[in-house]
Amino acid sequence: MLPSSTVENYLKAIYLGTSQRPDGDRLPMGHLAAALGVVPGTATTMVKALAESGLVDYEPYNGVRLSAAGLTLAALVLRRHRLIELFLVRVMGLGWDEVHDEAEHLEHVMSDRLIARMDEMLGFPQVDPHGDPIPNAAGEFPAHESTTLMTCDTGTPVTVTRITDQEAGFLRFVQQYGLMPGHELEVVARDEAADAVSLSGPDGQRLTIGTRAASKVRVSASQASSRA
Amino acid sequence: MLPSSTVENYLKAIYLGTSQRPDGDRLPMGHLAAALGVVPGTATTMVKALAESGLVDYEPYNGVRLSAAGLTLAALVLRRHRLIELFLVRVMGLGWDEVHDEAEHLEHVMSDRLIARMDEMLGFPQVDPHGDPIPNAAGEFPAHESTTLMTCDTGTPVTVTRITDQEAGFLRFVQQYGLMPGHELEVVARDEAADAVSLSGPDGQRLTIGTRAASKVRVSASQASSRA
DNA sequence: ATTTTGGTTTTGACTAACCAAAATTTAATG
DNA sequence: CATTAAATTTTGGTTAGTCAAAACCAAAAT
Ligand SMILES: [Mn+2]
Ligand SMILES: [Mn+2]
Ligand SMILES: [Mn+2]
Ligand SMILES: [Mn+2]
Repeated sequence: MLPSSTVENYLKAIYLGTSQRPDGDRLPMGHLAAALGVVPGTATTMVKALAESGLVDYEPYNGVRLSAAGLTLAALVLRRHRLIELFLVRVMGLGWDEVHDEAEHLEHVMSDRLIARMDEMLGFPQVDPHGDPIPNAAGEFPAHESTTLMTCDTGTPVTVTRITDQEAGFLRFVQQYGLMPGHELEVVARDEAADAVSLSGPDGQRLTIGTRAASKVRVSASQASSRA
Repeated sequence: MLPSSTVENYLKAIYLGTSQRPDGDRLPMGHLAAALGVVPGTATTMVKALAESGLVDYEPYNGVRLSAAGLTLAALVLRRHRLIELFLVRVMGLGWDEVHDEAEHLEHVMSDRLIARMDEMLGFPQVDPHGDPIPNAAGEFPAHESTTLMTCDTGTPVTVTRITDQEAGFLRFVQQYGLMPGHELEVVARDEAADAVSLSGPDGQRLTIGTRAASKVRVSASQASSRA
């Protein structure tokens, strides 16, 4: 039988949780529970059930990670989520800061037909409004490598590829200062002590943000396109 | 707290069930249960809970009908359902025979914002693809009076306003023979014994259908528009 | 090597929604 | 009026998902 929305939410949270920690590392129950807004005991019980059905690899007191089957399912949920977000922005004209919550619900009820139609209408896009990659219909993730404003080279132009925090307030901040995907900028300096990163936009505009925020902005080396 | 999708489905089924039976009459539990695909005992238990929260008026062994509060909620679900159907047909290009099932799920998870946006994109429509009237955002039904092919005058032109059966096979039949909302036709004769109704389209084409089918096609007197 | 501590697992209990089958009521039939 | 039939309600039991709080484990700190 097909997975409930609860199961889908768990798998997605496990994927997102494990992806932002040292490779191969399992996600602790506490983190998973917090991400899902349930108490730890609930997460433990649920994860044991998921392990029983072969969707996750669970080691008591150590954490959980997705099995191959679980990863495919998570990818398909993420695919739906991200296509929906893009559809809401591009076709329905919603703001990129308000589509995440809508997609959180819609992702569980859209039929394959509908998702395929949206994909088609959008021209088979590779990324969603936040730059998050869209898995294909087979549940495979596209290759994607990039660094953050914390780790990229300083003094060389980079292009924003992705914002890894869906919180509306942060997204509005990003939009206001022109740090959205596609925009070009440069890291001028990083100040360990001040916990800050200084940036300059293509128009020479200066901006200093905290390291917490900086690590949520992913970038890649700009193509030597315009300035030959 | 906001109603679960189960509650929304019950209210909608009670509305639709009572609407197609003698006025003021309550809907028997058996009918409700059948419409929802549950056993009668389940419907009884649920309806008692709904009565407890003031959404329905329930009389044991006699049936159930909506309270004013329940009617408003049902109308809002119907509004979402019908706007979604129209959106799927007009914006996403799905067939009118495949949108009902999609809407059945989507109606429970679309936010007011999204519904309002769809309403706007569609130009604040009055009816859905099947001619079913769309309640307003306050949960009020628009006035609508019409008869069916079983009860309308014979020998005078009528316009199809509504198809009151969402079943895909029937909708395709209707489409194939040009009986969709907006089309003009005329009842030539009704044959009690043969259980049949003869129609002629505007192009003079003849067609005979059963009374069961005929009563699912609602019509109203054609405006004396074209042929002055 | 103990003790503390923070995270994890268990236990017991709850709610929403459902079914199967027994008990009951109403309505129809003889 | 008594009997049967049909529909409805009750009763007892299930599953998914959750929380509160007690019990437990493992790693760190004394
Ligand atoms: Mn979700
Ligand atoms: Mn996104
Ligand atoms: Mn529904
Ligand atoms: Mn409809």
